[in-house]
Amino acid sequence: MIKLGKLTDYAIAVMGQLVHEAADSPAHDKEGAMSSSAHYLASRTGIPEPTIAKVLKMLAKGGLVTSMRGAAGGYRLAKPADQISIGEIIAVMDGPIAIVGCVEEDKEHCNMWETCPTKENWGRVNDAIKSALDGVKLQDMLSTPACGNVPDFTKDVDADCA
Amino acid sequence: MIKLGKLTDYAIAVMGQLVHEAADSPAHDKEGAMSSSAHYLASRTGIPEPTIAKVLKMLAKGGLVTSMRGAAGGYRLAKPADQISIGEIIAVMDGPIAIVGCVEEDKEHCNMWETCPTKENWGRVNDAIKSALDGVKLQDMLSTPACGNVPDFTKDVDADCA
DNA sequence: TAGAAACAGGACTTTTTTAGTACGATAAAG
DNA sequence: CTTTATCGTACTAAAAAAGTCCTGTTTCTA
Repeated sequence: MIKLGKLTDYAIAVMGQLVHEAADSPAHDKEGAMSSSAHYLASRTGIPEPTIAKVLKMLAKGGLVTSMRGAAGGYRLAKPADQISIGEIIAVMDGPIAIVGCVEEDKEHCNMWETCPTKENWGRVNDAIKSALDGVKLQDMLSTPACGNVPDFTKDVDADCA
Repeated sequence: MIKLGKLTDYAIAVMGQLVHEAADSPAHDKEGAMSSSAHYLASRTGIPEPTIAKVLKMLAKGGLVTSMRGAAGGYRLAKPADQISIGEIIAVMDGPIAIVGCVEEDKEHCNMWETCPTKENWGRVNDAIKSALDGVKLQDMLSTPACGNVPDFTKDVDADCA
Protein backbone atom coordinates (compact mmCIF):
# COMPACT_ATOMS: atom_id res chain seq x y z
CA MET A 1 0.00 0.00 0.00
CA ILE A 2 1.38 3.33 -1.04
CA LYS A 3 1.43 5.15 2.20
CA LEU A 4 3.06 7.88 4.16
CA GLY A 5 5.51 7.19 6.90
CA LYS A 6 4.36 7.28 10.50
CA LEU A 7 6.51 10.30 11.15
CA THR A 8 4.48 12.20 8.59
CA ASP A 9 1.29 11.31 10.38
CA TYR A 10 2.84 12.46 13.60
CA ALA A 11 3.91 15.68 11.95
CA ILE A 12 0.38 16.46 10.89
CA ALA A 13 -0.92 15.63 14.34
CA VAL A 14 1.69 17.81 16.01
CA MET A 15 1.15 20.73 13.70
CA GLY A 16 -2.56 20.43 14.29
CA GLN A 17 -1.88 20.68 17.98
CA LEU A 18 0.24 23.77 17.36
CA VAL A 19 -2.71 25.34 15.62
CA HIS A 20 -4.78 24.76 18.74
CA GLU A 21 -2.07 26.23 20.90
CA ALA A 22 -1.79 29.31 18.75
CA ALA A 23 -5.54 29.82 18.83
CA ASP A 24 -5.62 29.51 22.60
CA SER A 25 -2.69 31.81 23.08
CA PRO A 26 -3.49 35.17 24.63
CA ALA A 27 -0.82 36.74 22.45
CA HIS A 28 -2.46 35.15 19.45
CA ASP A 29 -1.61 36.89 16.19
CA LYS A 30 1.14 38.80 17.87
CA GLU A 31 4.85 38.63 17.34
CA GLY A 32 5.51 37.29 20.82
CA ALA A 33 3.09 34.41 20.55
CA MET A 34 3.71 31.55 22.91
CA SER A 35 5.70 28.52 21.93
CA SER A 36 5.12 24.93 22.95
CA SER A 37 7.85 22.62 24.11
CA ALA A 38 8.35 19.16 22.75
CA HIS A 39 7.61 17.84 26.21
CA TYR A 40 4.28 19.61 26.35
CA LEU A 41 3.30 18.59 22.85
CA ALA A 42 4.16 15.01 23.65
CA SER A 43 1.80 15.08 26.59
CA ARG A 44 -0.96 16.61 24.51
CA THR A 45 -0.72 14.30 21.55
CA GLY A 46 0.31 11.08 23.25
CA ILE A 47 3.24 10.65 20.92
CA PRO A 48 6.39 9.57 22.77
CA GLU A 49 8.63 12.49 23.54
CA PRO A 50 11.84 11.34 21.83
CA THR A 51 9.91 10.67 18.68
CA ILE A 52 8.02 13.90 18.70
CA ALA A 53 11.29 15.73 19.32
CA LYS A 54 12.67 14.19 16.17
CA VAL A 55 9.62 15.16 14.21
CA LEU A 56 9.78 18.74 15.44
CA LYS A 57 13.42 19.00 14.55
CA MET A 58 12.65 17.86 11.05
CA LEU A 59 9.80 20.33 10.74
CA ALA A 60 12.02 23.11 12.03
CA LYS A 61 14.73 22.27 9.57
CA GLY A 62 12.12 22.28 6.85
CA GLY A 63 10.95 25.72 7.89
CA LEU A 64 7.40 24.73 8.75
CA VAL A 65 7.81 25.58 12.41
CA THR A 66 10.11 28.04 14.10
CA SER A 67 11.98 27.08 17.22
CA MET A 68 13.25 29.00 20.20
CA ARG A 69 15.88 27.61 22.46
CA GLY A 70 16.43 27.99 26.14
CA ALA A 71 14.02 27.84 29.03
CA ALA A 72 10.55 28.87 27.92
CA GLY A 73 11.59 27.99 24.41
CA GLY A 74 9.69 25.69 22.12
CA TYR A 75 8.03 25.58 18.74
CA ARG A 76 5.36 27.47 16.91
CA LEU A 77 3.96 27.41 13.40
CA ALA A 78 5.96 29.40 10.90
CA LYS A 79 2.83 30.31 8.93
CA PRO A 80 -0.93 30.39 9.43
CA ALA A 81 -2.55 27.00 9.20
CA ASP A 82 -4.43 27.84 6.04
CA GLN A 83 -1.17 28.57 4.27
CA ILE A 84 0.48 25.27 5.06
CA SER A 85 -0.40 22.47 2.68
CA ILE A 86 -0.30 18.78 3.39
CA GLY A 87 2.01 18.51 0.41
CA GLU A 88 4.54 20.74 2.12
CA ILE A 89 4.50 18.66 5.24
CA ILE A 90 4.94 15.47 3.29
CA ALA A 91 7.77 17.00 1.31
CA VAL A 92 9.59 17.92 4.50
CA MET A 93 9.04 14.59 6.20
CA ASP A 94 9.24 12.12 3.34
CA GLY A 95 11.23 14.05 0.80
CA PRO A 96 10.11 15.23 -2.62
CA ILE A 97 6.88 13.84 -3.92
CA ALA A 98 7.87 11.63 -6.80
CA ILE A 99 6.27 8.30 -7.36
CA VAL A 100 9.24 6.89 -9.18
CA GLY A 101 12.92 7.09 -8.49
CA CYS A 102 13.45 8.12 -12.08
CA VAL A 103 13.16 11.82 -11.50
CA GLU A 104 15.11 14.82 -12.66
CA GLU A 105 17.30 14.94 -9.56
CA ASP A 106 18.97 11.60 -9.99
CA LYS A 107 18.87 11.14 -13.70
CA GLU A 108 22.53 10.25 -13.66
CA HIS A 109 21.55 6.88 -12.23
CA CYS A 110 19.40 6.19 -15.24
CA ASN A 111 21.42 5.05 -18.18
CA MET A 112 18.78 6.02 -20.68
CA TRP A 113 17.38 9.27 -19.41
CA GLU A 114 17.76 11.15 -22.63
CA THR A 115 15.85 8.74 -24.79
CA CYS A 116 13.35 7.42 -22.28
CA PRO A 117 9.87 8.33 -23.50
CA THR A 118 8.12 7.55 -20.24
CA LYS A 119 9.59 10.26 -18.09
CA GLU A 120 7.14 12.89 -19.26
CA ASN A 121 4.25 10.66 -18.33
CA TRP A 122 5.64 10.01 -14.90
CA GLY A 123 6.15 13.72 -14.63
CA ARG A 124 2.49 14.34 -15.33
CA VAL A 125 1.49 11.76 -12.78
CA ASN A 126 3.76 13.27 -10.19
CA ASP A 127 2.43 16.73 -10.85
CA ALA A 128 -1.15 15.58 -10.50
CA ILE A 129 -0.38 13.98 -7.18
CA LYS A 130 1.51 17.00 -6.04
CA SER A 131 -1.31 19.38 -6.75
CA ALA A 132 -3.79 17.09 -5.05
CA LEU A 133 -1.68 17.23 -1.94
CA ASP A 134 -0.99 20.92 -2.16
CA GLY A 135 -4.69 21.64 -2.43
CA VAL A 136 -5.38 20.40 1.07
CA LYS A 137 -4.29 22.71 3.84
CA LEU A 138 -3.42 21.94 7.42
CA GLN A 139 -6.46 23.99 8.38
CA ASP A 140 -8.64 21.44 6.60
CA MET A 141 -7.26 18.65 8.67
CA LEU A 142 -8.03 20.16 12.01
CA SER A 143 -10.34 19.68 14.97
CA THR A 144 -8.50 16.75 16.37
CA PRO A 145 -4.87 16.28 17.16
CA ALA A 146 -4.10 12.77 16.16
CA CYS A 147 -6.78 11.37 13.91
CA GLY A 148 -6.06 10.15 10.46
CA ASN A 149 -3.00 8.28 11.49
CA VAL A 150 -3.91 5.88 14.16
CA PRO A 151 -1.30 4.97 16.69
CA ASP A 152 -2.86 3.15 19.57
CA PHE A 153 -1.43 5.45 22.15
CA THR A 154 -3.74 8.21 21.05
CA LYS A 155 -6.41 6.51 23.03
CA ASP A 156 -5.74 8.18 26.34
CA VAL A 157 -4.85 11.49 24.86
CA ASP A 158 -7.54 14.03 25.00
CA ALA A 159 -11.14 14.75 24.84
CA ASP A 160 -11.30 17.54 22.32
CA CYS A 161 -10.79 14.97 19.59
CA ALA A 162 -14.44 15.04 18.72
CA MET B 1 10.44 10.05 -0.91
CA ILE B 2 7.01 8.65 -1.63
CA LYS B 3 7.78 6.04 -4.17
CA LEU B 4 6.69 2.78 -5.67
CA GLY B 5 8.36 -0.48 -4.88
CA LYS B 6 10.83 -1.95 -7.31
CA LEU B 7 8.49 -4.80 -8.05
CA THR B 8 5.99 -2.31 -9.38
CA ASP B 9 8.57 -0.88 -11.71
CA TYR B 10 9.39 -4.36 -12.86
CA ALA B 11 5.73 -5.03 -13.41
CA ILE B 12 5.38 -2.07 -15.71
CA ALA B 13 8.49 -3.08 -17.59
CA VAL B 14 7.31 -6.65 -17.98
CA MET B 15 3.86 -5.68 -19.10
CA GLY B 16 5.40 -3.30 -21.57
CA GLN B 17 7.38 -6.19 -22.94
CA LEU B 18 4.20 -8.23 -23.19
CA VAL B 19 2.70 -5.48 -25.31
CA HIS B 20 5.62 -5.80 -27.68
CA GLU B 21 5.24 -9.53 -27.80
CA ALA B 22 1.55 -9.31 -28.57
CA ALA B 23 2.19 -6.83 -31.34
CA ASP B 24 4.83 -9.03 -32.89
CA SER B 25 2.69 -12.13 -32.64
CA PRO B 26 1.39 -13.50 -35.92
CA ALA B 27 -1.80 -14.52 -34.15
CA HIS B 28 -2.12 -10.99 -32.89
CA ASP B 29 -5.69 -10.08 -31.97
CA LYS B 30 -6.72 -13.70 -32.13
CA GLU B 31 -7.84 -15.99 -29.37
CA GLY B 32 -4.82 -18.20 -29.68
CA ALA B 33 -2.29 -15.44 -29.32
CA MET B 34 1.14 -16.51 -28.22
CA SER B 35 2.23 -16.43 -24.64
CA SER B 36 5.65 -15.60 -23.26
CA SER B 37 7.36 -17.60 -20.56
CA ALA B 38 8.93 -16.05 -17.50
CA HIS B 39 12.26 -17.31 -18.72
CA TYR B 40 11.89 -15.54 -22.05
CA LEU B 41 10.65 -12.33 -20.48
CA ALA B 42 13.57 -12.36 -18.09
CA SER B 43 15.99 -12.57 -20.97
CA ARG B 44 14.24 -9.74 -22.79
CA THR B 45 14.00 -7.33 -19.89
CA GLY B 46 17.15 -8.18 -18.02
CA ILE B 47 15.25 -8.70 -14.80
CA PRO B 48 16.43 -11.81 -12.91
CA GLU B 49 14.22 -14.77 -13.60
CA PRO B 50 13.16 -15.66 -10.04
CA THR B 51 12.13 -12.09 -9.46
CA ILE B 52 10.26 -11.71 -12.69
CA ALA B 53 8.48 -14.97 -11.97
CA LYS B 54 7.26 -13.55 -8.73
CA VAL B 55 6.06 -10.41 -10.42
CA LEU B 56 4.20 -12.37 -13.05
CA LYS B 57 2.51 -14.49 -10.44
CA MET B 58 1.31 -11.38 -8.69
CA LEU B 59 0.05 -9.89 -11.91
CA ALA B 60 -1.74 -13.12 -12.77
CA LYS B 61 -3.40 -13.25 -9.39
CA GLY B 62 -4.45 -9.66 -9.88
CA GLY B 63 -5.99 -10.51 -13.21
CA LEU B 64 -3.81 -8.21 -15.29
CA VAL B 65 -2.23 -11.07 -17.20
CA THR B 66 -3.53 -14.51 -17.98
CA SER B 67 -1.32 -17.53 -17.58
CA MET B 68 -1.12 -20.88 -19.27
CA ARG B 69 0.68 -23.76 -17.71
CA GLY B 70 2.60 -26.58 -19.19
CA ALA B 71 5.09 -26.66 -21.99
CA ALA B 72 4.53 -23.78 -24.40
CA GLY B 73 2.73 -22.05 -21.58
CA GLY B 74 3.43 -18.54 -20.38
CA TYR B 75 1.77 -15.22 -19.89
CA ARG B 76 -0.11 -12.71 -21.97
CA LEU B 77 -1.93 -9.49 -21.27
CA ALA B 78 -5.49 -9.92 -20.09
CA LYS B 79 -6.59 -6.70 -21.78
CA PRO B 80 -5.38 -4.36 -24.49
CA ALA B 81 -2.62 -2.04 -23.36
CA ASP B 82 -4.77 1.04 -23.67
CA GLN B 83 -7.26 -0.39 -21.21
CA ILE B 84 -4.77 -1.10 -18.46
CA SER B 85 -4.02 1.85 -16.24
CA ILE B 86 -0.92 2.42 -14.22
CA GLY B 87 -3.19 2.72 -11.22
CA GLU B 88 -4.38 -0.83 -11.72
CA ILE B 89 -0.86 -2.13 -11.86
CA ILE B 90 0.11 -0.28 -8.73
CA ALA B 91 -3.00 -1.52 -6.97
CA VAL B 92 -2.11 -5.10 -7.78
CA MET B 93 1.53 -4.79 -6.84
CA ASP B 94 1.46 -2.42 -3.89
CA GLY B 95 -2.07 -2.82 -2.66
CA PRO B 96 -4.81 -0.25 -2.59
CA ILE B 97 -3.80 3.32 -3.22
CA ALA B 98 -4.35 5.07 0.06
CA ILE B 99 -1.91 7.58 1.28
CA VAL B 100 -2.76 6.99 4.92
CA GLY B 101 -3.34 3.82 6.85
CA CYS B 102 -6.54 5.30 8.16
CA VAL B 103 -8.76 4.04 5.42
CA GLU B 104 -12.18 2.44 5.30
CA GLU B 105 -10.79 -1.08 5.23
CA ASP B 106 -9.08 -1.05 8.56
CA LYS B 107 -11.10 1.44 10.45
CA GLU B 108 -11.31 -0.95 13.36
CA HIS B 109 -7.73 -0.09 14.16
CA CYS B 110 -8.65 3.53 14.59
CA ASN B 111 -10.26 4.19 17.89
CA MET B 112 -11.90 7.37 16.73
CA TRP B 113 -13.05 6.59 13.22
CA GLU B 114 -16.61 7.72 13.74
CA THR B 115 -15.82 11.15 14.98
CA CYS B 116 -12.65 11.85 13.08
CA PRO B 117 -13.25 14.84 10.82
CA THR B 118 -10.14 14.38 8.74
CA LYS B 119 -11.05 11.16 7.02
CA GLU B 120 -13.10 12.85 4.34
CA ASN B 121 -10.20 15.08 3.46
CA TRP B 122 -7.85 12.16 3.21
CA GLY B 123 -10.47 10.49 1.08
CA ARG B 124 -10.47 13.40 -1.33
CA VAL B 125 -6.72 13.33 -1.49
CA ASN B 126 -6.68 9.62 -2.12
CA ASP B 127 -9.27 9.95 -4.85
CA ALA B 128 -7.30 12.67 -6.57
CA ILE B 129 -4.20 10.54 -6.57
CA LYS B 130 -6.11 7.55 -7.74
CA SER B 131 -7.57 9.32 -10.73
CA ALA B 132 -4.21 10.74 -11.65
CA LEU B 133 -2.85 7.22 -11.77
CA ASP B 134 -5.85 5.76 -13.53
CA GLY B 135 -5.58 8.39 -16.23
CA VAL B 136 -2.28 7.06 -17.47
CA LYS B 137 -2.46 3.83 -19.43
CA LEU B 138 0.15 1.20 -19.99
CA GLN B 139 0.05 2.18 -23.63
CA ASP B 140 1.33 5.62 -22.69
CA MET B 141 4.31 4.14 -20.97
CA LEU B 142 5.53 2.16 -23.92
CA SER B 143 8.30 2.16 -26.47
CA THR B 144 10.87 0.79 -24.12
CA PRO B 145 10.77 -2.15 -21.80
CA ALA B 146 12.51 -1.00 -18.70
CA CYS B 147 12.79 2.76 -18.67
CA GLY B 148 11.32 4.83 -15.95
CA ASN B 149 12.61 2.63 -13.23
CA VAL B 150 16.25 2.25 -13.60
CA PRO B 151 17.86 -0.97 -12.52
CA ASP B 152 21.40 -1.09 -13.77
CA PHE B 153 20.99 -4.44 -15.41
CA THR B 154 18.80 -2.92 -18.08
CA LYS B 155 21.98 -1.71 -19.66
CA ASP B 156 22.70 -4.73 -21.75
CA VAL B 157 19.14 -5.50 -22.50
CA ASP B 158 18.05 -4.32 -25.83
CA ALA B 159 18.36 -1.81 -28.52
CA ASP B 160 14.77 -0.92 -29.15
CA CYS B 161 14.81 1.16 -26.00
CA ALA B 162 15.12 4.32 -28.01
C1' DT C 1 26.54 33.72 37.74
C1' DA C 2 24.74 28.96 38.55
C1' DG C 3 21.21 25.95 37.51
C1' DA C 4 17.37 24.40 34.98
C1' DA C 5 14.78 24.03 30.77
C1' DA C 6 14.82 23.50 26.17
C1' DC C 7 16.44 22.86 21.28
C1' DA C 8 20.39 21.01 17.84
C1' DG C 9 22.70 17.47 15.82
C1' DG C 10 24.23 13.19 15.22
C1' DA C 11 25.04 8.25 16.28
C1' DC C 12 23.09 4.18 17.42
C1' DT C 13 19.71 0.19 17.93
C1' DT C 14 15.66 -1.99 16.95
C1' DT C 15 11.83 -3.02 14.19
C1' DT C 16 9.39 -3.41 10.01
C1' DT C 17 9.10 -3.80 5.20
C1' DT C 18 10.67 -5.17 0.89
C1' DA C 19 13.25 -7.82 -2.20
C1' DG C 20 15.02 -11.86 -3.64
C1' DT C 21 15.43 -17.04 -3.61
C1' DA C 22 14.16 -21.82 -3.37
C1' DC C 23 11.37 -25.88 -3.48
C1' DG C 24 7.72 -29.20 -3.95
C1' DA C 25 3.31 -29.65 -6.46
C1' DT C 26 0.53 -29.40 -10.54
C1' DA C 27 -0.48 -29.03 -15.41
C1' DA C 28 0.02 -29.41 -20.43
C1' DA C 29 2.44 -30.73 -24.74
C1' DG C 30 4.77 -33.90 -27.50
C1' DC D 1 6.70 -40.31 -19.34
C1' DT D 2 9.74 -36.61 -19.88
C1' DT D 3 10.19 -31.86 -20.52
C1' DT D 4 8.77 -27.24 -19.92
C1' DA D 5 5.97 -24.30 -17.45
C1' DT D 6 3.19 -22.08 -13.86
C1' DC D 7 1.38 -22.15 -8.68
C1' DG D 8 1.79 -21.54 -4.02
C1' DT D 9 4.24 -20.95 -0.21
C1' DA D 10 7.91 -20.58 2.87
C1' DC D 11 12.20 -18.76 3.91
C1' DT D 12 16.34 -15.63 3.99
C1' DA D 13 18.65 -11.53 3.41
C1' DA D 14 18.96 -6.75 2.69
C1' DA D 15 17.27 -2.16 3.01
C1' DA D 16 14.52 1.39 5.07
C1' DA D 17 12.05 3.38 8.75
C1' DA D 18 11.21 4.24 13.45
C1' DG D 19 12.60 4.99 17.79
C1' DT D 20 16.17 6.11 21.41
C1' DC D 21 19.97 8.30 23.53
C1' DC D 22 23.84 11.28 24.29
C1' DT D 23 26.54 15.44 24.11
C1' DG D 24 26.60 20.24 23.19
C1' DT D 25 24.55 24.93 23.03
C1' DT D 26 21.26 28.49 24.12
C1' DT D 27 18.36 31.21 27.14
C1' DC D 28 15.60 32.21 31.01
C1' DT D 29 15.20 32.71 36.03
C1' DA D 30 16.57 32.94 40.58
